Amino acid sequence: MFQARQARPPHRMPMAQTVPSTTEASLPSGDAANQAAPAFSPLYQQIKGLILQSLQAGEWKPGEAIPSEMELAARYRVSQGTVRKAIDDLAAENLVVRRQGKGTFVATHSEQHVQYRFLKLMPDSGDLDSEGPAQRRIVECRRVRASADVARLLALRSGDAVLQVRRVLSFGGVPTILEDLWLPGTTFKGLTLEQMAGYQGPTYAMFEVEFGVRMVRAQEKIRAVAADDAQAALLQVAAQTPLLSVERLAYTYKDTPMELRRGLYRTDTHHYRNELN
Amino acid sequence: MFQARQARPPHRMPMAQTVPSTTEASLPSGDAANQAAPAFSPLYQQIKGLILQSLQAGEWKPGEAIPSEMELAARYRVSQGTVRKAIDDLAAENLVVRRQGKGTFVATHSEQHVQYRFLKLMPDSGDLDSEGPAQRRIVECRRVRASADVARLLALRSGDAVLQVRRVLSFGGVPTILEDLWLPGTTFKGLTLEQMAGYQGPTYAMFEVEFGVRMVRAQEKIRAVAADDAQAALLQVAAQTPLLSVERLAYTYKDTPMELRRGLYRTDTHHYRNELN
DNA sequence: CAGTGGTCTAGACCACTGG
DNA sequence: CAGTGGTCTAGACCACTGC
Repeated sequence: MFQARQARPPHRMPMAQTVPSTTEASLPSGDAANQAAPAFSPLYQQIKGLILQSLQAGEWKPGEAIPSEMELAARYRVSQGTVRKAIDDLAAENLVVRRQGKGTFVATHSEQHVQYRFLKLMPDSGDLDSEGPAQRRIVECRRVRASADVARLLALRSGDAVLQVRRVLSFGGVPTILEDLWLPGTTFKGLTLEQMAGYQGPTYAMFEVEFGVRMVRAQEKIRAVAADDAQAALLQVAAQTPLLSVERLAYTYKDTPMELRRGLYRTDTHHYRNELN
Repeated sequence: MFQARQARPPHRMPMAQTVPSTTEASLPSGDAANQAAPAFSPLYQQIKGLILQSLQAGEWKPGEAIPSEMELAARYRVSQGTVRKAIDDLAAENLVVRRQGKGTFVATHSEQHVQYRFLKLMPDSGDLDSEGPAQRRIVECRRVRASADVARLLALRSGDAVLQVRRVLSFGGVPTILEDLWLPGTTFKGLTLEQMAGYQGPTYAMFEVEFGVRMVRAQEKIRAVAADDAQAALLQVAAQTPLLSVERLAYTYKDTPMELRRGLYRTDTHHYRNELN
């Protein structure tokens, strides 16, 4: 049992979170002059940060259950309600999934009822499921040196090793997406074309299993572009066909960028769907 | 969504308090005759529904404060915590805004720190604020009969009166968005070109003030298209330039569609930004 | 049946806002 | 200063899951 916090006095706690050694804390003595440091956060946010650390450290694997609320409350010496609020936050960010009667589970890109969590392309009629799984054709997979642009976005240095993958995704036999992926070479060392092609299920699920990399959020920049000859050939459309250019930067924990992706989407039979709230 | 489990003794409602000030509490007598809605849902969701009704009925106007949590708890005869959870939900859906020390306010498209809540187009460098407000040029504003497509999306009948507005939005003097709007003729009766052009601030804010219509959420379908001659002229680009086609259906309360909008975005200096979680 | 997350309550105190 | 939302606790009970 690892202890990350000391016994909790009934008054506000500063931001310091480690310091496990001492077990007894000051009793509800008069709160001293603690106004000097304005940096403190609610207890439940500190707990959230601690759980986040464990997630990031891989203490619980994707798909596994994390300890129950009661256990976590005991570990952190807080009430169940405080742990609950921390987990509520994590669940709202899709980092964990709550299942009543069963437990709270580390989110995963596998076995998710929505198979492609980050793919917003939908057929104009029906949904993605109606088309069955996408067919993948890996056009190439090679080790290159990061260009200035790629390096900047992936927080690398120009010239660092990067894995570049080009592939075509087809739905119902129709090539629909042409994608280029750039992955940090050190983290994805050993990634092969066969791995990219052979894995059943979402690519991000493969990343979890093979490389321990969990994509947590992403940001997309979307533009309309005209297909050049090479792109048109791969997507089997006429040159100059308008295509959706989707540049995605995907992040793991701690806002670390881990994948750059540039997709070209055909939008004659599909569309990019977005919900605004 | 309001479906609850069955095959269990209907002993919901631990304290049998279903009612605000106006209605009588009916105990589960078992006959479905006077049960319009089953309503087996947690108390806080029922409270949320009641608050939603008041919002929809206009009991509190956009920008105004709703009663404090204590007041609402008293009104609905529940604890403050239950009201809090209901309001948490509403705040998560951007229907209300909480401000510590001040109160909870009905969300509005005016005076929002993000001026254009639904507009995801961003300049490639900087943000929307750096460009100042958009310049609006209303190309036309006329009363037409709804086509089959428009009628279907707006839940009207073909041939119903619809207001159609075409306009061009420019940023820094550069025409960037060409938009067509379709609005139900009955709700927006009296809408004039001058109103569309003259109002300072977001169009949705004008809808709130002038027509009591509050857009709550929206759904967009995005495609890449080529500009035809007329569109190219209005956007001052070459014909066949790839443009982002953004079809938006905006909803008020109760998932009622209230506006259809089709925008053509230039993406040479701007991009559509989307955050994925 | 025990264990889990989900709901609800009551009360305390904290942080922020404004008169 | 009073009033607001925000945090935290403790305990009770409910609904769901699986053994």
